[in-house]
Amino acid sequence: MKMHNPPHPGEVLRELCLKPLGLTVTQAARALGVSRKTLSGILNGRGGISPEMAVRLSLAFGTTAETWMNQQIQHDLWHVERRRKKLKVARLPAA
Amino acid sequence: MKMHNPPHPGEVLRELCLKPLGLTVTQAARALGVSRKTLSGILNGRGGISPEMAVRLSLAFGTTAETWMNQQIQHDLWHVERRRKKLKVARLPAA
DNA sequence: AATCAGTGTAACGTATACGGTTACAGATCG
DNA sequence: CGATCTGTAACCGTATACGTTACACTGATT
Repeated sequence: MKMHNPPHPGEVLRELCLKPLGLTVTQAARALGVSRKTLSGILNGRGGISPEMAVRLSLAFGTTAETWMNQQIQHDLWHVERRRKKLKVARLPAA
Repeated sequence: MKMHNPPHPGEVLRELCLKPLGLTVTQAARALGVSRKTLSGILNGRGGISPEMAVRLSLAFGTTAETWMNQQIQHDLWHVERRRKKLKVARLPAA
C-alpha cells in the first residue's frame, strides 16, 4: 500500500543515468535509438516507459528491463488506485 | 533469463479464477464491470491487462494489481526480447 | 426439432498512447 | 553572433483499450 506519489520513471532515469554520466538528452536519445522528443517526454513525465523502451534502457545502461517496467507500473497503478472507488466491480469469493 | 513463452495472463485468469468459481465469461465480465468482448479478448490472448483492468481484477478476486501487471509485463517483455537484436542501442558505461 | 445460454469475433465508433519529423523559442556558451 | 541543448507545439501514422451491436456457432434443455 504505497501512500505517496511515486516519482515517474523519467525522473529516476535522469538522476541515476543521465546525470552521473554527464549525458545530454540529445546524446542519450541517440544512444537509445529513439527521437529526442520521445526521451524528453519520458524525462519530463509526459510519457511512460513502454516495454520496448524498457529493453532499450536495459541494453544501454546494463540494467534489467523489469526494473524499469516495475517503476512504470507503480506509477500507473498509483493513478488508477486513486479512482478505485469509481470502478464498479463486484467482489467475488476467493478461489 | 526466461526461455519459454510465458502464458498470457488471460490463460491464468481463466484457469485460476473463472474455472474454480464456475464463472462464465458473461458473468465474470459483468462482475468486473467490463464488456464481454473486452474480457473475451483478454482470455483468448488478443488483449493485454491494462492498469485499470489489473485493479478491477484485484477488487473482484482479492488479489493484488501488481500480480496481474507483473504477468502482463513478463509476457510483453518476452516478445520484445525476441527482437532485441533489431534494436540499435549503444551500450553506455555503467553509472 | 426448436429454443436458449454461452461464446468468439467482425464491424463500427471513441479515446489514449507511443513513435516519428519538422520547426520554433528560449537558454547558455565560446 | 553563431552553435548547442532543451522543451514543446503541430502534424503524421500506428496500436491498444474500451464500448455497442450483430452474427454464426456450440451445446445443452425442452
